[in-house]
Amino acid sequence: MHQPGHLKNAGLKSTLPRLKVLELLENVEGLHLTAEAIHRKLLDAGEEIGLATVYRALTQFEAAGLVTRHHFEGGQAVFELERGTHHDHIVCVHCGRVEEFIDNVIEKRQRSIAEQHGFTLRDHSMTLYGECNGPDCPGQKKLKPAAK
Amino acid sequence: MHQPGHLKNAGLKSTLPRLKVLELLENVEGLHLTAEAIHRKLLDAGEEIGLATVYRALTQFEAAGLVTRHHFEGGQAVFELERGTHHDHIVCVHCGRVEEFIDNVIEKRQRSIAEQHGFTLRDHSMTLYGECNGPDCPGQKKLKPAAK
DNA sequence: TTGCGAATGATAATCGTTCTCATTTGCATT
DNA sequence: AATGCAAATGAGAACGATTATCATTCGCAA
Repeated sequence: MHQPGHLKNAGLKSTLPRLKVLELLENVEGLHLTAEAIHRKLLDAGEEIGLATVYRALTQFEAAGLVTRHHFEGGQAVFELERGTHHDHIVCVHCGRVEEFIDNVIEKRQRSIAEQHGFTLRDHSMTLYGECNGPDCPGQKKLKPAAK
Repeated sequence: MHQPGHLKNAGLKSTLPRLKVLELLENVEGLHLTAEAIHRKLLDAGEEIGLATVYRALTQFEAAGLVTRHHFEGGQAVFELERGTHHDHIVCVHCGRVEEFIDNVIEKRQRSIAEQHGFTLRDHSMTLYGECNGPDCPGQKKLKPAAK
């Protein structure tokens, strides 16, 4: 899907570090990683790459539309490979797990809201925070039946 | 509206710095200020207060539900007095102006989306980014005859 | 008024991220 | 394949926002 050529198509020189970062992002499809997590994973995989380079690559990929950067609560930005389809996120406040969704009703309302306020909508971010109730989620330690 | 007693009600000692911060937030109702902006405004008003104290006060107010903290794009968090009514934001990408809105259709959809994903919704953030097209907005430079 | 624990202010520390700069690399051209 | 050079890299310094440290001051109940 993402061939090396994608970098050149995006106007970026095809360098080794950039390829590594892009490759990693492809192999964790669906996950949202921080720059540091990406860096660590690459180091653990035996690659030689500097953190600054990871940040630079991610920033360039973002500018080129190859990846998307999200600022969830908690300071660190997370990155994900852009797959062409816009979506929003729901994040577990306990385990940090992220799921994606799109809702056309909401998308449509957002446009009309912007219009009502005289704004030309350029972008938006919507993130839901909740408890995922998953069996592996630390929030489930106390198996107390959630306040139904 | 917000009497000094509110601090005690919130379980906070009623100290001079905290009162100043709260008072300032009341007097700029509708605005979204950064901690530094609050600090500067208080200094300019002749008050004696440390930046660290402003941060501490805001964090405590947030925990007490008196103020809300938002992380718009751009690094710095902004704070606004909590007025009991939930709302989302639309931010001008040029001038930073913030308007608020609520949309019950969206709110409702969010709850049902969380449910569909097995999440117990705890919170959400939605921010629209656009161009406000206002006469004073630097994004309108095309209307102004070329800058000198 | 006094006493004590909580709050403050100055500043150091931290965290995530960006910048600096000497060195290396990609790649177009010989 | 060798060369040249701008662009990219890595290490670490620098940076901006925020939090922690700690000696001093303050709020407030007795």
